[in-house]
Amino acid sequence: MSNKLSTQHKILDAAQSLFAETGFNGTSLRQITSRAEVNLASVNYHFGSKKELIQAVLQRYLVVLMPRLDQEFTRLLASQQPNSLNQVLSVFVRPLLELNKVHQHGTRIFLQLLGRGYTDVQGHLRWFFNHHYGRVLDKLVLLVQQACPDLPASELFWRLHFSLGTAVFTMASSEALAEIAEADFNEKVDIEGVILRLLPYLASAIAAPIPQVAQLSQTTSQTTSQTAPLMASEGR
Amino acid sequence: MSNKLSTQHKILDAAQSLFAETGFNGTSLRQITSRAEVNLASVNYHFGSKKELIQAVLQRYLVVLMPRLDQEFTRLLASQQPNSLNQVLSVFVRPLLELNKVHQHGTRIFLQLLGRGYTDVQGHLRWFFNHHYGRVLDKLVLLVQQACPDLPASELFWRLHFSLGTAVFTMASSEALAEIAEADFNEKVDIEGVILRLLPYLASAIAAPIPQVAQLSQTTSQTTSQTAPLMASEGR
DNA sequence: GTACATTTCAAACATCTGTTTAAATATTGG
DNA sequence: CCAATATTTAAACAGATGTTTGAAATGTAC
Repeated sequence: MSNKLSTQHKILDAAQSLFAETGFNGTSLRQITSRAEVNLASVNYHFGSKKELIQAVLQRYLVVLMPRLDQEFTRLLASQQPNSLNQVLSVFVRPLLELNKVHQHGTRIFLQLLGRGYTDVQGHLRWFFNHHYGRVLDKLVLLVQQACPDLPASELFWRLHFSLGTAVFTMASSEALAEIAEADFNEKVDIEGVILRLLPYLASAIAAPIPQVAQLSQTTSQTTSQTAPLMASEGR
Repeated sequence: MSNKLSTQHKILDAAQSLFAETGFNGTSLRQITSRAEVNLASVNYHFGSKKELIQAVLQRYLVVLMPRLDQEFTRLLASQQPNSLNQVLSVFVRPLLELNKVHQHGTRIFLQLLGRGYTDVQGHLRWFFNHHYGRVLDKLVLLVQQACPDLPASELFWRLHFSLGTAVFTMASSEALAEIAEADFNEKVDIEGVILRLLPYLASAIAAPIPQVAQLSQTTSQTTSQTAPLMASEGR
């Protein structure tokens, strides 16, 4: 076992923080290889292309997180009585925090990367994620549906996406927010603190009372598919 | 009064949709001038630089929206009894929808641009916004504080930022979401529909019950500044 | 209509992008 | 040790980026 890091590892480490800081499009291969102290061509040699490097950076965390989440979801689904929304959302905490074992600040970095992946719309990331982990998310939808039986499917769809947006956006700017919070409130908040503040917020949001539709909403809501996928699949 | 559009106007129109679709970094001046059917150099001639073009695109909406919001906030602050959270959030609806008078699909485009501005972290945009419109946001903080008197200042800070994240992120991907919603639920949703779905979600989220701090949260919360600014100012 | 200012235009600028090449170097297995 | 494979390296590639230039074209005022 060698003590010094492999070139692949050095590239991944340099890439993940740069991607988290300035986005995928905003980070050049030369910045990455410069910080990693490796040759420029080694990225294409080891990963093929920048696109595949991005996926590799995310995979390092996803292969740890997603089976862990899947296991938790399956456990909850197996329980007799339906779970509360708080119970469902709480299962995210441990798996997310365990990403700190993958890498220092792994949780924060991963969530930042997730945010970047959502906004630096690279079609390939959407496809990549949905292809590999779409099934896991379906279980989450089912669990939330059981926790909120009165919530129409379409309303649940929107609220889950609102929540995803909240989480992802918050994490993407968590560093800046934590700094402001510390300056303004003498309150030191780490990534765990942010997650713990986020959960009750999201639980209350998802379970919000349904507004009376006195609006112009054309009531053609057929509610055809009771469990539509959370993400639409797009062409490869 | 000339019927045909000025070069400036054509550039702004082309730029805003491209910026909304592919972000500020993801859009080149050549794409913009090509769609606007003007010469490449005219951007630098009329706006100075790409950076200033971005600010000009946003300004077109901000100069309409922010005074309008400021007026609403001031009106609510002047009322005798404290306003409910729903009342406070509701004042966003009209001013936002009136951006459709500035330009076709103005509301959607502006909110998308706002989302882009938050993630394509160019420091100049944060400074630009805070410098011009920081005062208006302070009033919003005050109103929410009055509506939720039991909410600690630091908790309110976080929840307002969560909410900003939700709104901004949702709008940034509102097109994709609306497409999925239509495909999965036969439900046609425009930007107004999204906003109307967002409000009860946010209201319930911000007013979420405060979790019992059985956590490791060091209870050093001094709550020094009762009305800290929502955004930290950074160097120019 | 001539003088002046404003605006447009094609071309070039220097710099950066991801990727490829082919030679040099390390590493490995027999 | 030697041959074969794996990796690293410097250099060049073709294309895209924002910006600048100086000459044309257009508009405006006297």
